[in-house]
Amino acid sequence: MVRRDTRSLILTTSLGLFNELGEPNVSTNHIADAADISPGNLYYHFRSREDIALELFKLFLIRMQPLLEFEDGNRPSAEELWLRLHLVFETMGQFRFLYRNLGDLYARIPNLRRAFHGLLARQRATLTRLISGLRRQGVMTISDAQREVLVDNMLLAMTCWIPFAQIQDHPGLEDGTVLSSAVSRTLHLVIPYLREPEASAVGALAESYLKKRAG
Amino acid sequence: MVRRDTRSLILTTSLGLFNELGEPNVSTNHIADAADISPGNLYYHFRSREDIALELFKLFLIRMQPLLEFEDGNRPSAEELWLRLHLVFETMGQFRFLYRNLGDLYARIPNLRRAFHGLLARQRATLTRLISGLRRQGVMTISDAQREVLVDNMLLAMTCWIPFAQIQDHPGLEDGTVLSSAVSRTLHLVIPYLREPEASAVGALAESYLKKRAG
DNA sequence: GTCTATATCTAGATAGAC
DNA sequence: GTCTATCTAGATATAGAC
Repeated sequence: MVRRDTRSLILTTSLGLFNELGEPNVSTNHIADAADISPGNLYYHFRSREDIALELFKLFLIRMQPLLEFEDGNRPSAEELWLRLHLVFETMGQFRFLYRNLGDLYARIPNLRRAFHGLLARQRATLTRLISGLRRQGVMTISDAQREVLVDNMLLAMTCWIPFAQIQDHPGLEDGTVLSSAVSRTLHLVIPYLREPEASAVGALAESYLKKRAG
Repeated sequence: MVRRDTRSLILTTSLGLFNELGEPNVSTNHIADAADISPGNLYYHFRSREDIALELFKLFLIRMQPLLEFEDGNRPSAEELWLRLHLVFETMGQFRFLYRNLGDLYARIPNLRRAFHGLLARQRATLTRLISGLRRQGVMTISDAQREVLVDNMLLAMTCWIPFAQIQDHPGLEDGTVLSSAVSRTLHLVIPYLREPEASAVGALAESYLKKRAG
């Protein structure tokens, strides 16, 4: 999203302001001001503020798409799992305005709601396939019912880590440890169901990851 | 919160609208209209809309307070744990506007943010004491580091189940199963660290609870 | 305590000149 | 494509009569 044309400029400026202040607290005048263009010009490029939010969501989807794909056959290592999760969380952080207001943003903009709903469904499917795969390979001991709840809890941890962090005095997410602990927290949901030595491996990975980031 | 005076009427009306539509989407005119009073009258009783939100939070705290206390000595049964959690979630549901907008509501109203922050700290302390107690009694096998992460994940599940449910097409929480599955989800976080027969007991409890609610 | 009337402000959005 | 000017709607909040 380099500044090629005015349209891109509006998008990047909006993303920055939305992330920083929350989408509902950013007016079109505010965006135009920050982008050094006139309000009228903004409305030449976008029908409404919702339109901007929708366009940003499309960009978010494009970045997330490849992170949700994986071949069913191969057996991911602990490191690969961690890396994937880290990239997912990082991308979410870059578009964190989408996660700040889970309750209201999607009540206000039905199109955005539908799109987000679809993303959630894809994430759930990916997680379910991942867990099932690990179980099939004998790395994991878990019943079908337990798997449902585990996936649910992972999805919750992935969807809500941003507001959860903001509430606890990490408003900006500038600190890398916030992201680290969110990833670690999510990994820890899986550990109890892993067989040894995988359980210890993932546990050690999460721990070293936290330390490296903190130091 | 019976309708005694106009002040209470404003509070109950506001709570209903805030829960239904989200606090940022409800204007003072809207409240006055729904309460069948004039906008001027509303401002006679409250300085601002934020003032109303703060007052509602106080009422919420009064209901939550007793649910966060427990004697350190006694050993809670699985049923007691479940009941307590259920009551906590039910109370949150009654004031769910406080949880819809975790990101923005507390960025906009600093006083509310501080108050909510305090509540979270108390909840964290209570959970930590609970887990430590269970470990001391030999019911639970868990390291200090694991306990930290577990408490973190439980707090996340308790704080974010409402927006998480709303996103998945449960906008109103009218359906009791939403609350049930949130409670069950949270309980399942604890199960892997419980000794037998407690683990199976809590697992069976969660399952039967879900079924009873669904049927 | 309660109402009506109103002041003030800001936001979203459009029209028309350049 | 971009700007200036402007319209409209809705929100917070206050003043003053009853």
